[in-house]
Amino acid sequence: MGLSYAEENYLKAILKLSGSPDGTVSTNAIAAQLDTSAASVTDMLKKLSDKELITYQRYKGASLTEEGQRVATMLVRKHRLWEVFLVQSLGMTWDEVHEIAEELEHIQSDRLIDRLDVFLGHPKFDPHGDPIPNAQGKYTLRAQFPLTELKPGQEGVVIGVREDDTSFLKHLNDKGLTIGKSIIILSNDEYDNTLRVSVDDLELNLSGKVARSILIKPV
Amino acid sequence: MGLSYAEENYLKAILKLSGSPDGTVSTNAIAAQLDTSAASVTDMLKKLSDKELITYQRYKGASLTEEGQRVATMLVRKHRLWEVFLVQSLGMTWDEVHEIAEELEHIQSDRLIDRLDVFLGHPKFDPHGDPIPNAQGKYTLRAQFPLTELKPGQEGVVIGVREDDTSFLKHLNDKGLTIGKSIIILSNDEYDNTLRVSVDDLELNLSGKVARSILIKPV
DNA sequence: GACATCTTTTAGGTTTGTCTAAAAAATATT
DNA sequence: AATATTTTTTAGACAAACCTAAAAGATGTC
Repeated sequence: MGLSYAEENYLKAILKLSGSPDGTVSTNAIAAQLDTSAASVTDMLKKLSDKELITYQRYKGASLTEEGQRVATMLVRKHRLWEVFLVQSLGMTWDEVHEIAEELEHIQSDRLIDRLDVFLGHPKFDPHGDPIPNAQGKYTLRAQFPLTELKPGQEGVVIGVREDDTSFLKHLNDKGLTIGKSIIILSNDEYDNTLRVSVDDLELNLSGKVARSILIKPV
Repeated sequence: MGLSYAEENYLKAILKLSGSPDGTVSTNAIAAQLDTSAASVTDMLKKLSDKELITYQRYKGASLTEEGQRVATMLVRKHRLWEVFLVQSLGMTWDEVHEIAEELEHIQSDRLIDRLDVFLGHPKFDPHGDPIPNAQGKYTLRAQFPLTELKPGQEGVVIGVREDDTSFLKHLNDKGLTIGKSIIILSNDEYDNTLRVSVDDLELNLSGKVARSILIKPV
């Protein structure tokens, strides 16, 4: 009945990589995502296919079945609820919670997750601004766009990020850029592709790469 | 550096079985505790010995080294802190938390455990009345004795149990016997070895076996 | 359409943790 | 002390999840 950590991680990777709901994902893409060899991926795809969690044909890539999608979405739900707990209850920072949640998401107990959800007050978004699926797998999207869309003089509030890379989040944290902070664009250097912005009355520079990964909503 | 779940479970089993601090534990005892074969235990004892977490000689049993004892004690700390969280914060009952904590105790992050300890207010005892080691591995014992020591007319308060078997805890729960409840001994049938007691103005019978596993302190 | 390249799979091997069956050591019995 | 019994270890195998190297299939280029 229960799946191994490895099986669960493959399902999560496939969900993450399949942009469209039933998009198929290549062996190499999964190998890159999980930092493993293509040969190992092929082995696992066969196993998940036998368990009817994915549909898979040799040389044709894989896609989640309905059941696989359900399992993967519940993993995302668990991951994000634990992240909220770590930040909101334990006072950890958003750059240090991802790896811990990566372990916590594998704890097996539906009842635990339901209680945690209640305890946290049914949060709809995690500390990175990503939506948390409910027990039925449904989640709310929200209007958000990258910081680079704003023009000089305009203002936005940080509601999330596009990556969960620890060093990236730590970088933002060090600059004082966290969820809820208000950012005003001062200038936009088209030539070297950097932004000068104001946060908490402090001015700082952001590279285009970083700015593109910061998600905001208009004020 | 990090240990596998299996290695950690062996260390915990050895700690649990070594009554005296440096008591040695037999291969069969560990096999019974972990519900595995003696051959598997022998394999693992060799590995843990190579890692200098236990001292082990063929046919002579095993005992924890100082480092092994430290690791095992921290696992107990993690297990019991998580149990407090599950009961106190999430409102779960003491009979359902053991198995979940058995998984949670393996999550790797000292910082997480320190924050959890702070969040819970540095609890000294878990929901079953067992002491929680602090970050240095020290813990407080407390005056406690089995319910069977009380004589008719005497009163005691439940502060723990001697087993963590789920069905046993569920049984107590169903009878309304939880931590903090006050029990008065009404009579003691020496012949068939049962007690008649009063809890919350309700009378009930307890077998000698059950009564021996309930730990109380005098009022 | 033939050749080169990239992707994916197969084949064979490793490690971890488990198992059963058989051998060896320790302990108990008479 | 010799024998029987129990405990523990060794030997050999297996499943899960991974690896490298080689083969097979798909794709791109001229």
